[in-house]
Amino acid sequence: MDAAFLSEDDRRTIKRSVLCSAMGDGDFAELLASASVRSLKRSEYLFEQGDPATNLFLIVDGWVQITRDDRDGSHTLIAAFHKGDSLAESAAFLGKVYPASAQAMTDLRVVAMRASLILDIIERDRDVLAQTLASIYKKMHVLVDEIEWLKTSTLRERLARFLLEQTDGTAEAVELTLPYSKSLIAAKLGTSPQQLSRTFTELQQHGVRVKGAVVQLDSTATLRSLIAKS
Amino acid sequence: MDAAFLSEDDRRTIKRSVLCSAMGDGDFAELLASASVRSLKRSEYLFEQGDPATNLFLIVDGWVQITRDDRDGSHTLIAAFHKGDSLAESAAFLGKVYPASAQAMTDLRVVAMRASLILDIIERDRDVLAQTLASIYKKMHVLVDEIEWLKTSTLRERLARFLLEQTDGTAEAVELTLPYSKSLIAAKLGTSPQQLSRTFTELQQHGVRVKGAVVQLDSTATLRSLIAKS
DNA sequence: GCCGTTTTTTGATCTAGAACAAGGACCAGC
DNA sequence: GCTGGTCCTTGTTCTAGATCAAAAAACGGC
Repeated sequence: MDAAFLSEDDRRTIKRSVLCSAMGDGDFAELLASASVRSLKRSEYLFEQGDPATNLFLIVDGWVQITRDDRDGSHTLIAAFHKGDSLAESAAFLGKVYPASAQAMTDLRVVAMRASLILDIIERDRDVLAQTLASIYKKMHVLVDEIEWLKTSTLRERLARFLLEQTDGTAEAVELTLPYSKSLIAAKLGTSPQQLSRTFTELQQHGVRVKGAVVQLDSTATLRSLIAKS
Repeated sequence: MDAAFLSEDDRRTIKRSVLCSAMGDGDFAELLASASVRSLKRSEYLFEQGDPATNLFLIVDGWVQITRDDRDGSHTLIAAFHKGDSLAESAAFLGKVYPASAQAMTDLRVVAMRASLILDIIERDRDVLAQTLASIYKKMHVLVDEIEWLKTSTLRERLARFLLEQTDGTAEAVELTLPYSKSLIAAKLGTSPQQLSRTFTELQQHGVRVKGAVVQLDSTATLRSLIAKS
């Protein structure tokens, strides 16, 4: 887990996050100055259940899985996060311990920010406070809409959407590497590995070629049209 | 829409809400002192799309539906809220206009709180700020879990849960009146009226008797056992 | 390269719920 | 009381996806 630097693009990702979007440029620079960038190899732990929580994290690139380690030694997958998501907010704001572990599922870059500094910045400017609260609530509504969509969408649609999320949305034909095993993707999409496999086969008709963990999308536009509804 | 007073129980409901749970007793008393209680009859509007948003609302009793009024005159149901939920947070914190309308689906009591006063209270005490942020994030995780549960549960489970939500969770046998039309309940549960009707029939085996909008639950424990999973 | 383990794919069957259709109940106005 | 509208229920058919089972790839260690 070594230090690294931030590209201009990374900064934009961070600035767009819920907690930073309300800050002015000065505040944001101050926050970044004291933040540290961490690079992790796949399967390293970012933090473990029970560690004291002083930092919260923002993912710049890669995937993180959150698991709860039960007393009986089994690990339960709680959630998976990627680029632009933040982690461990409530534990960090309260200064408690992390209630679950976070492990890199891919090579990973995150920014670690001191929760106390974020609180300082928010506290000293009423506009920042108002906008931060507003943007968290907005995020909440977006999340609800999103998951609501999951309820009514078919597996084909969900998979198409998942694949599109892995691209940066510009190119028409893309080759990408799946961020983690197909069984996990199945879990994330709320289905079984079998069903996922069938659905990949089905998507071949729409220009999706799969070879191991490498997926070729011939036409992102076609995929997008599979989703467009609501 | 006339003024009314708050019972001890109402106060508890409010205090447990996300935005108030972090406050000290003094702050909470101050907030309540300036808050107004509004009673609405079924189908009255609490606010309408486009009204300037200075207040946010906390439901003390009853149901509210949020609808977006499209330019073509149609109303789209966005969400439905009940006891303990708060409404219109982001619009109020930003001092914008309400982006949708809120209408009472039942006789309704809400508390209207000035967003600016809430900001004052949060701003002047760092602990309140930290705990408020933490509790909003916690709420977000709960919400996500809940909706995630919806994805994997059957309609029978969802309906059982919905019925239990209408009770106060104490008595074993209850008679309740459905808060709104069955078609709307169907929509809220993510299904069609037909399917809902069948499922009600199916639940007769588990001590649920339906007569119009009146439902008798013979055994809440039985219903609870239908849900218990995960 | 070979072997055991894990992951993925394919096959076949079964079920919840969607979709289409039509009958019945309730209500308001006349 | 009759009549037209709305809401609810019942009947039937059809499909996405779950589930059980097993073959086939991929992977890590030696």
